[in-house]
Amino acid sequence: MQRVLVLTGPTGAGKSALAESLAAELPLEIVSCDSSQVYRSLDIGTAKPSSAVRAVVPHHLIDIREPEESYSAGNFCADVARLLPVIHARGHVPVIVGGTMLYLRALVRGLAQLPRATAALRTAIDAEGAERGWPAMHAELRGVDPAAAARIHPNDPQRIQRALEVYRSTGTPISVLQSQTTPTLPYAFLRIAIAPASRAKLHVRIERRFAAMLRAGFVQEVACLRARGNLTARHASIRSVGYRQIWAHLAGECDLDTAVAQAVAATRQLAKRQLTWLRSDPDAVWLDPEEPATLPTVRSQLMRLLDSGAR
RNA sequence: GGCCAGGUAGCUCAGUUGGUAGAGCAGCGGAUUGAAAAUCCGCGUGUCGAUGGUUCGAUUCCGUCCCUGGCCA
Repeated sequence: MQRVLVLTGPTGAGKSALAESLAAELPLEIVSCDSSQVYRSLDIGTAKPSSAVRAVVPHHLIDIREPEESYSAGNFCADVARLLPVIHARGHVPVIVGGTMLYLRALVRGLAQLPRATAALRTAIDAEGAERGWPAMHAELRGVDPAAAARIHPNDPQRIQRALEVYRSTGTPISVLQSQTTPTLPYAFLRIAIAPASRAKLHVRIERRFAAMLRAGFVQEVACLRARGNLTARHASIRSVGYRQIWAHLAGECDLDTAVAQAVAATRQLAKRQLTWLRSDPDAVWLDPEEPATLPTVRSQLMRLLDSGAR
């Protein structure tokens, strides 16, 4: 089974910088694992690699959706399955880089054969939930799929909605379908978690990075997204960390200082959730971005993959 | 200098008719199967500004002092 390197870690840890310096020495192609960088026009706030970098190193799965469209873990797995053989055929080494942990888990453990989301059903269930209340929807779910209802909290509209959506469109409980999950891709993914030794250090990096985004014109970028006129605070793209808070400011809901403080806090919270995912991964190899040994360690891992790929 | 209002969790504040205190936010831990940068769950000991006094007992009442804001000189 072919092995593929994954560079992951919390937001702001320095994954992209590391990937960039590796690409200077090895024939890499980067496959982004990032649910926000898929959107065009979300550049500054997603810390998207610059066009200069992308002109030198091939990057995939960036700028593949309009901000009003949606993307999913299922889309991601299909895209990766399609890309990896192509990259290997070129004699290049694919490296998956990013911190969208659900996408990563879907890659590693596979996804169940579930129907994809349908806008019509979702709007219908949403309206129903708003009217009857989500605890009532949860009770309905308990009637048709007690196993799923036991796992899903009555206050979790997103998961209740998905479970009902799957049941209504297939007639089969989502818990039954999910129990049949097996890995689908014929690759072994070697996960390297890039994270600073202390949380405090990560918080400092996050704060500095957001300040740099503001200097680079982040507020203006969000203003442009608003000016398109076809986006709302409910779109997945606009719900992204930073965009959501600056959007609220531009909509007159709070002053800029408040929005900035909330955006930085939301980024810290995101990083914390990413670390929770990572801790639950028994196979992840942890490296500190500030350790001098980190770059050589990852480089030698990659060389090994290159050799085995070129045999 | 005088008068008034404050000083309680990292922040903003509530409260205790005297029995050592609790919300929101932040923070921390966890869950996570096609929206995941999403969505959700759990976690609250802090010289109640300092110091004397009254009291069985003071964060609460009284005195003095310190700090912050406002008004008056």
